[in-house]
Amino acid sequence: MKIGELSQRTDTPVRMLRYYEEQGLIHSERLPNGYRSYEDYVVDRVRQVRGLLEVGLPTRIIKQILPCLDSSRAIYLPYVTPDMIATLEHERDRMAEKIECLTKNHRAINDYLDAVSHEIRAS
DNA sequence: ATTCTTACA
DNA sequence: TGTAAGAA
Repeated sequence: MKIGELSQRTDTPVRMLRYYEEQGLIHSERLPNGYRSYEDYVVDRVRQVRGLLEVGLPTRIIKQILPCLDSSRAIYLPYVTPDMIATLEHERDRMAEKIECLTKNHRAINDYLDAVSHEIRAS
């Protein structure tokens, strides 16, 4: 598929798609006319990258740990280094903090909504 | 009509 | 990240 379709399927700006490629996060081939051509798996790849980005991971870290997260459950020995483990543990803990924060605010909003609905019912 | 590269208020 | 320009 070409960049336009990938953009639609991943709800990602074409600009960002080219940027991710520049950062080595996704791969593409070239058509005879110079247009980028993507394999289907790139769709999931982009979604995963965006997910990591949303949690706040910088592209350089993503590029570094993506091979370890790739759906294939095989363990990549070249990446099992002390610093790789440290990086993964650090990001994992950061995510846990994010989840805590989200859970807390989710409850707050939910409780407020409940209070409002009860108030409406009472009035 | 689509995509490409480069550059920047 | 968005957007513009000029070319393919």
